[in-house]
Amino acid sequence: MKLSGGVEWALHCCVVLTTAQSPVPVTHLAELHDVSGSYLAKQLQALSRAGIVQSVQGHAGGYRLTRPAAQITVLDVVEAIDGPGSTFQCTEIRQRGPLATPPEQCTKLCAVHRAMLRADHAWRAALRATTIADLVADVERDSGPQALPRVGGWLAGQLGQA
Amino acid sequence: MKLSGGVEWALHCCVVLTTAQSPVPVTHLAELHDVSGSYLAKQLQALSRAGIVQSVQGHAGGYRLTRPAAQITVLDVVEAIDGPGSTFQCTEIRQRGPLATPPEQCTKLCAVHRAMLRADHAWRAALRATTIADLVADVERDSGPQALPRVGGWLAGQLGQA
DNA sequence: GACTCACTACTCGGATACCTTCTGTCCGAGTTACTAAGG
DNA sequence: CCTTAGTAACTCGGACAGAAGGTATCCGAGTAGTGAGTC
Repeated sequence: MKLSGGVEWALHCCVVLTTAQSPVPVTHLAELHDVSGSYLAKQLQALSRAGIVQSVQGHAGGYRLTRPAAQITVLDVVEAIDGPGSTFQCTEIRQRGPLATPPEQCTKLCAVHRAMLRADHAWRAALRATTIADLVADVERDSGPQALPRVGGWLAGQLGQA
Repeated sequence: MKLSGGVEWALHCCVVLTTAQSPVPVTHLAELHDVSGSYLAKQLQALSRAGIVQSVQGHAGGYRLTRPAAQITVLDVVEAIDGPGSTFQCTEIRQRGPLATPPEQCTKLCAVHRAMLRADHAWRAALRATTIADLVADVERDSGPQALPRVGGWLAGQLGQA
């Protein structure tokens, strides 16, 4: 039950992308966060497939958010990176073995499955309750209102140098 | 973000163990559920280390619950099998790269970490809210009050044959 | 008949391979901006 | 001076190895019951 490390990278990238006015290439995001650019590209591609970011190809290309940060939930990002599948998959143990429950009696999900599903829903609800805009606001509260514009400026400067 | 399949087995075993009056060996639990005995043994050992079940060695040995089913939460079982670690581990990205936040400013957890932790706590709270006794009650409601005693009788019969 | 001892069968426990998934990397396809030549 | 074709650099995208954790298995250590032998 370990979440992919790419989720952390993707979330930070989404926060950073809110400060950019023009597309940001993966190389800059990787340098800013000091992580592997090749692997970060994989995560951005997943975000692109999920429709969270939009890729712009060619010179001066990169990634930009497709919609306002307030309309992107943390759950969107997690499911984009980690896949939409549930944390628990029931193998229908109750239908196996010498005392198997006959399939016609299995109209409802089994009790274990229901309990795990409740927890899964609680987890997803908590992730859905936070948006990228909330994270941006939190960062501003933590590091001061000038922190994120400073990042935006750095990204713009990198574009100028390139 | 996939939960180990052993969690499902362990939960079903805990439910079944509530019906047994004497220790149940792994081989019988495995045959009842039609799963690999060798691998199920690994899960039971984890439950034993966590203090959820108690092992009885030697002839007529096996596993039994150490406390009433109402005092064993689903979270206990999940953490016993899957480990107590959080689903998300923060690598402190904010302290890396050219615009790194200096460590002395990192008195609080970073915003991303806090959001993921909230979801983790919601998940755990949901798992903690359900006990093995609840699962037993659910199974009785689903499959009728005679289903679990029937399992207990089967286990006793297996002991007699052995 | 009761006790003792050795044996046997059965149990758990940890150490050992295999495989799927995650992590990390590379190179090719496609697009855009720039440059320079020509009208 | 404007247009236009060509070039070059930069970007994403998917295909390719390596590592880690989960899955499955096996064999050894230990214990309780059983039976025979002896007093």
